[in-house]
Amino acid sequence: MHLLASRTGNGEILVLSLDAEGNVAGPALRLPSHELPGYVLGQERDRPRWVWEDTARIYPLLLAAGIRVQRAHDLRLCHAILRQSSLTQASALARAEPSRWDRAVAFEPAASASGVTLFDLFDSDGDSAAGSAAAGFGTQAEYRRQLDAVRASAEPGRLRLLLAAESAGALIAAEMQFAGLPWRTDVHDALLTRELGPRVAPGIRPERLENLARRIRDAVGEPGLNPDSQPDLMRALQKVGLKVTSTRAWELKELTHPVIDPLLEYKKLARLLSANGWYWMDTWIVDGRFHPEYIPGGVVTGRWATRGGGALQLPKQVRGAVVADAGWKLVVADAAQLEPRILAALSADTAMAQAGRGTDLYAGIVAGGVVETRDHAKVAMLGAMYGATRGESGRLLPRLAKAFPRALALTETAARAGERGESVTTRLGRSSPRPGERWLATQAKAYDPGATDADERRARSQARDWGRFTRNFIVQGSAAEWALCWMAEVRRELRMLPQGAQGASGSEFDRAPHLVFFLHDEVMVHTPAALADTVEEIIRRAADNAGRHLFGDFPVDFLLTVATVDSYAQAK
DNA sequence: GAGTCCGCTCGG
DNA sequence: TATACCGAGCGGACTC
Repeated sequence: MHLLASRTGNGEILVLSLDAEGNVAGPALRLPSHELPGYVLGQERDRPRWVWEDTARIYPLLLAAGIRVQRAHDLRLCHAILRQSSLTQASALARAEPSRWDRAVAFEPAASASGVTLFDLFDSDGDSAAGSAAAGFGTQAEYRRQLDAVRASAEPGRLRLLLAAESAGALIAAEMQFAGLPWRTDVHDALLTRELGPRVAPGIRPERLENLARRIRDAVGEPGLNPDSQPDLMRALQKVGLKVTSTRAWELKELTHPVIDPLLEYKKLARLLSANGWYWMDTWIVDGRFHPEYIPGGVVTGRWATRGGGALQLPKQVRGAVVADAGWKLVVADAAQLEPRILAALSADTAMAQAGRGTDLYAGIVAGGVVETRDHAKVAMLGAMYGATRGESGRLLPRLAKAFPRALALTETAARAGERGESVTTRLGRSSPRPGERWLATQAKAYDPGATDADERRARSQARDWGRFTRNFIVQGSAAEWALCWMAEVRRELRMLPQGAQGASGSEFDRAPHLVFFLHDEVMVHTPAALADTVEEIIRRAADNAGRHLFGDFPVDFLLTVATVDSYAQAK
């Protein structure tokens, strides 16, 4: 059963019951918006799939009302996929003129804080006036277009899985933001004080940072130097005879001079203060939880982006502040060498899959005699997936290509397609964007009779850049699909635990295991300690299932590193 | 003063 | 012992 919820012209929510083709299969229901949460809760027993315009706008208000839904279809996210996918290019959806479904939606964060009601967040579209979906841009019309596009595609099964996973991701994103990552400000504050010195007002250097700044100024003989000014620092270093081309830490590390040690230490601590210092803590930690905004589909490849608090870059330095509640545990799992395994499966390279069977894939490559050290195996693999040509990685590539011809052929083919300006497509059907007008113009110019050498060089270099992008796109994008399927399975199974059932007292997030963090190939579940073992099993089973969903019987392992810990710092 | 770009460092 | 892919976000410098 599919229930499509949209806004009517007269202040109500319209709920349509639809069949698998998107046709109306029951009487329409009109509800005042304040009655929607109760209605949704009542319907959840039948596990409907809610069809709505934008999970990120709607779901937070249901969550705030204590309601979780099991399944959804996010029309905005799914439209973006189908619009672009090479598998649906013949569909009416892909051929239509741009409409409101193609607009990037700038949704309001913290809607609940400003008295926004559910009604405001649903789309108003003409579906209510019978037949005036004639405009064709209503939610039901859009849903039917999406179903049609999938049904007529070459790979309906894969696309259905992708759309379901993307939509489940949107639910998870909203739930994780709502629940938050457990964060101990007292631990964080102690850590900052130990590293930087006692807390000071914003704009003032903490004691240890100020001491280091003084040592830097002394060492270069410039009492007024501001070590935060890159140009000034650069000049000062050159004045004392250091031939640097930048002030990056790795370049400074190579040098010997009294200024280097304090400068490297200064950079490390200045970064800690500016990125995750007290100001960050005050801004982002609310009632012991970090609530970053996750943005599913926010990266072209299908990875998630985030906004606020830098959730994609939580430094290892501060992970000690992520601590489970008393009586609870954190189960942290990451997929080991995910992208090479994805590449092996995508290309059906059985030799490469074999190298990772039951073991660290890089170690397996060494064991197979392809290269001498794990580091070499890793550098060579990354080079194959990212398109390295020079250096160590470039030198090792031929050996990799000899051992794993199918895998390397796949990345090469993807790169060549990109160089020609073509798009490439992931396992489940997400396609890369086409290069823009300027790219095409630059290529065209190189073929012009009057083209100069510089024109040709520019065109070649730009083509290779785009080739590296498409080369990486299919691997990174397919890995993102695997991770979405993995996480969706984890969520589904967690909710089937008795403690996950709705209706008991208190918020589900206060009594049952739930996802609290996700980062490309890593998930974290906050769970009552007694259930930690069960959660681990669920996470492992979900990884196996995700592999089967994407790659069927192809014999590739998706190995996990799983740790049940009190603090994130103890994982890995 | 607001907006934008650069350089840098963090994450995968 | 950098290089190649995808990001977020900061402080400073620069532009209008």
